[in-house]
Amino acid sequence: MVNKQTTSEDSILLAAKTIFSVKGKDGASMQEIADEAGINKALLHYYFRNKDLLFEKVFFTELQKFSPILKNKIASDMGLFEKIESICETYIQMAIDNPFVPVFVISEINKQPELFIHKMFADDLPDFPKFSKQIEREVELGHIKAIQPQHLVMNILSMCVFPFLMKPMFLYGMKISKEQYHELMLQRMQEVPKFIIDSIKK
Amino acid sequence: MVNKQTTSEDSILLAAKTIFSVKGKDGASMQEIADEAGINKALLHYYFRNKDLLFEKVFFTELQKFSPILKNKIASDMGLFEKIESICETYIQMAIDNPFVPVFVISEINKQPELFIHKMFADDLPDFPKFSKQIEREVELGHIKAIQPQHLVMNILSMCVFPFLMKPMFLYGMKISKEQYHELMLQRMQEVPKFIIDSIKK
DNA sequence: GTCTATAACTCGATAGAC
DNA sequence: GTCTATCGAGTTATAGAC
Repeated sequence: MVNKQTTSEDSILLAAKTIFSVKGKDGASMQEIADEAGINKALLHYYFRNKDLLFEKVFFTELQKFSPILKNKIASDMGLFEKIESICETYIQMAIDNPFVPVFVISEINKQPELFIHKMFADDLPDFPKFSKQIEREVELGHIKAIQPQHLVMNILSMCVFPFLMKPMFLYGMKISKEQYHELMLQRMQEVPKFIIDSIKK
Repeated sequence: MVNKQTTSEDSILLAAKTIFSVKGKDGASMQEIADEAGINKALLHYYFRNKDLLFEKVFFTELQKFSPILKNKIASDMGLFEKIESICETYIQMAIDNPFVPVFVISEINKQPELFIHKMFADDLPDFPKFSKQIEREVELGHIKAIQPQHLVMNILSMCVFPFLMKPMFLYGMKISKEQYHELMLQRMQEVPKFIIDSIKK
């Protein structure tokens, strides 16, 4: 039997995700989360013991869904252009579905790098060296223009993720609505790989 | 007479900049900052009255140095390619000189967007519509490939700033030293505009 | 499992001596 | 200007009834 009702535990996790994503771990209070979840503060401790554990539960379970998908894409045997398209699509779709994750990752990674990386990937890092080798090979074969793999990788990730980090700024600076912004992000699933491939192809 | 000695006020500002940049406003404590500055907690309040004012002092004085420079670049009458080169160089140099600023901006902008933007630019926003018009004109004239200005602007900012946000991740993922990383960032002052121009030129 | 009540604690802020 | 000592608000966390 699957229980379709929302349990207290579920509403806590959802509420915590919402509050943490807006205010960050330090900015959020347990009281707020309890209110948002429509339950009592003491229940938070009953289910998750303390704030740190609640935070980790919410955050890393979300992240660990992504990590294997991405790892597979990066290490796959796809051709370079196809792989770039696939990586961009995955990253952008993830960010659309979980707009809070990028901000989370950036702030946490700059506080406790080793701890964060360890918890996110659980010692199972994406195989960037393999991807780098693939890029170098394409350059040597003369299929694409000369570029250092590090720069290409940075460029790919940057254009996929950064617009989500700067969303409030872009909304304000470009004078567009949230709907128009969302539309732009959908476009970027095609636009970003196109922009990259236009740059490196001969 | 110029006083070459480091005053308490100076050491507080430096310490605050360091601590705030790593832990954020909420994560940092006044005690930590006092310790880092080698002075007493009460002195922080003597000089800056409270935590919010200290934070604003450190952060916005730093930011307001940049804002007019950037504004001028974006609204200038330079040709498009030249302007892109100039914007990238400015952004990347800023980030190299103040590696803590990007992380700051991202976390604060996602907490209190309107307040932040207002304090950063003091109602004197960069003229993005003008820059957008310039891009549209170049497309119409057939000088560059068709691209929406919003995407091009996002791409420029992304590739300049994002690598600084992900520094700890890149260091770990690419297995490089801090010196090598710094070298990569210096390269990007040429590499990023080159990458962009390669993509949009016909 | 869920609640109320409260203990224990952290941290920003102030008072007051020097 | 600088310090020690301490207050008081806000928050995490627990005890204990139901």
